[in-house]
Amino acid sequence: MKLGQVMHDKLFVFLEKYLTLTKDEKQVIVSLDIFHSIKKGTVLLEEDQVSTNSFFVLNGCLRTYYIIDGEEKTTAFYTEMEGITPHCVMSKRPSEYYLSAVEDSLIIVSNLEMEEVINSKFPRFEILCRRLSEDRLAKKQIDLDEFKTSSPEQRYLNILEKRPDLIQRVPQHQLASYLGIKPQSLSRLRARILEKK
Amino acid sequence: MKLGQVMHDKLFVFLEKYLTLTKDEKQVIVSLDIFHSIKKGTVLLEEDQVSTNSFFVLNGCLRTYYIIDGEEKTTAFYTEMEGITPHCVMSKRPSEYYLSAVEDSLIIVSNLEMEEVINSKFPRFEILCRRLSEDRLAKKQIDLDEFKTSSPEQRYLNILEKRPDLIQRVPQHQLASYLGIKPQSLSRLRARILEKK
DNA sequence: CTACTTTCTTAACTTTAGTGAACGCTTACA
DNA sequence: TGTAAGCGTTCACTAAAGTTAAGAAAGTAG
Repeated sequence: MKLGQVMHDKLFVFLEKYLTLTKDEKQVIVSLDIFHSIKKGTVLLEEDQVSTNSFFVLNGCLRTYYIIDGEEKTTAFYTEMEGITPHCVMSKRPSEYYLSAVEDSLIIVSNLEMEEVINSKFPRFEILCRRLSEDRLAKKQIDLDEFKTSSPEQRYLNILEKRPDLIQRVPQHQLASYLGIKPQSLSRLRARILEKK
Repeated sequence: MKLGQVMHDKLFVFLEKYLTLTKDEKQVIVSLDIFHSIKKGTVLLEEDQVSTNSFFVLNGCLRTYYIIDGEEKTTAFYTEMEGITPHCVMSKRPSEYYLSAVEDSLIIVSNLEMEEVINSKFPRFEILCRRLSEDRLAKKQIDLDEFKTSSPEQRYLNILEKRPDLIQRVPQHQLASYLGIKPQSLSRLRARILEKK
């Protein structure tokens, strides 16, 4: 489904944080028909699937999760202006995790062939991708560091401060898993925090 | 300190996993004098420092750590053929963590200006950097996922299997911190595992 | 070599997370 | 509309990590 100018603009405001684009370059990107609207619950990537698709969230929320011993383990949420290149795209091996929509979402789906097309018509795209990827890497490292250096309670308080929207829009059991604990522990932890105040 | 052909070769074997290089291109890289030998304990990056240096380990072991409430929190170890671009290089803001040598090490130090030089003489370097960065990002995501989805005991068993060298070459209290627990808990955990067998 | 510091381990006790079960509450759907 | 399934919370109990303290072992400096 093609979407309007608003979505295009939203994308370019984001991309131009990394590299200023000409009208022609923007046209190359728009011409690829990469904008999609998906329903809550849509699975974009399954375990064991080999996909070459990368995703970018314009609106809504996606999550990645593993199924380990029959249990869902949510490892990441992606919301507005965040992108994901699943590990399987790089490794060209079957995916170890799932990617699905927590809410109805507006996303961009690109794949390796499209990137080839863009890179050939628009060589500076390589620079854009490098900067984007380096930026994401640095952020991911910070995420990992924060997780390692804090307790579940601190992690919850951290989310409460930095991504309070998540607590509203995401089911508690997914949030618990994301914090590295069980839903029961999250309930308890929240009660504990309320008590302290 | 300049080092011999062996080190150069080691680097190129690594880089050519991502992009085949010509003799001239290799010469551009070698001419930059980026090889360094450092002593155990050398601090390469300090908290609050703004550095533009990236590092690559040819031999030895580096670690990143935070000091939180006066306590060291080790978040990563980098050994042979692993590279680090500290967050502060990307954000151009003061570093939140330290980087230092766990052992005497042979490393490559590069900075943003050098990358400019290489990129201008050798445009395909941009592609190399992108691939390297995307690959590192995917690995970092897997690291984070593994940490989130496992208990300290599972993490220890995982290290025992995948990076057994770390257990030998790294002090226990740094390893404990890396696993997200206190040194006392690591001692106990190891005793528990031995008992089970 | 000795004195000092750092590292590692053990122990007792406290705090927190995991587990299994039960209870309302909402949602889905037959 | 009634039944079932799923979700969030609470509880009692178990298991594991944090905390504090002490002592043994290893490494370092004078």
